[in-house]
Amino acid sequence: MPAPSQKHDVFQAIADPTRRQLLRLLADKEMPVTIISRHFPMSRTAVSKHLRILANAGLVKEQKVGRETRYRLQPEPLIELKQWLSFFERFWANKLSMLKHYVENEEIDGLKLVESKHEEQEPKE
Amino acid sequence: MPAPSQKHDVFQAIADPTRRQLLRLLADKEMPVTIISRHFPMSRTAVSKHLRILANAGLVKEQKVGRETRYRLQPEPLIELKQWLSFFERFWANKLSMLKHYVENEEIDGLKLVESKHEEQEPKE
DNA sequence: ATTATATGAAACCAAATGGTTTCGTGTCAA
DNA sequence: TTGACACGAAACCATTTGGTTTCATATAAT
Repeated sequence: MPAPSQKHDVFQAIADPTRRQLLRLLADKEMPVTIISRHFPMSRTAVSKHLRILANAGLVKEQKVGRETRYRLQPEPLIELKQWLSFFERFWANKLSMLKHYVENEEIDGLKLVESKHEEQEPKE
Repeated sequence: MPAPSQKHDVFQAIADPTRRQLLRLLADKEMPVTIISRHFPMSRTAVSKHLRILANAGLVKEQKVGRETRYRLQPEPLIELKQWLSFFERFWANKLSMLKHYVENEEIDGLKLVESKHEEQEPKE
């Protein structure tokens, strides 16, 4: 059993906005540290530390190639997040109030909502 | 427009394990601070501060009733998390490796996996 | 062989975080 | 009215966090 020595948990790893941006950046391309750090307003070393935290959480995989270390997304640990979320879905599943958010944000899970005919309405009390 | 003064964002709010436990606890029942704090190995004041952070993130609603303040889950901001996650789903959607996690964790999104007949198989290379 | 590049490690620092104890105040009960 | 209860605010503290700069080392290029 591998047991990836997860010193940092996923929840903490994604708490930082820089790290979330890193995950997006490394989602489809593999990149070396120097190139990565060009996308951020901080030192290479700082970015490197963020990458280490992501790696500890298993969210990113590093591969040494010559003198550079390339990083890429490893999305598997996000499953834990999804599972955690799924617990709460039963609490909003029937809530009209969520609709508001759907509308405000226009898109959810890649699906865009379109105008409906207000078939469901608040009773007029 | 209400604009809930979100000083703390959702990602940071759920980063702490105590706060995640709080959300679960307050998911179905509304509870006053003192009762809530009995579930945690720390002072009432500490729990109170966690509740404030959750409230600032909009994840919990407080209602004053007499001398007590009752808290309850407000799941709406979790939408943001779900949306964030949805971005990454396209990166694991086709990955066999996720299957491993499904099996290991037995359950995903409230659906339990059952034995299949291995209709899909890895080609034998 | 020498120089330039890519990187991590280390030492350091300010600010945020997660906790404590103490105190003041509003509310309920006798 | 006098207490007991529920709570938040404040002051305080240790540790963690997110950043810096400097230095050492491995690899690549000339």
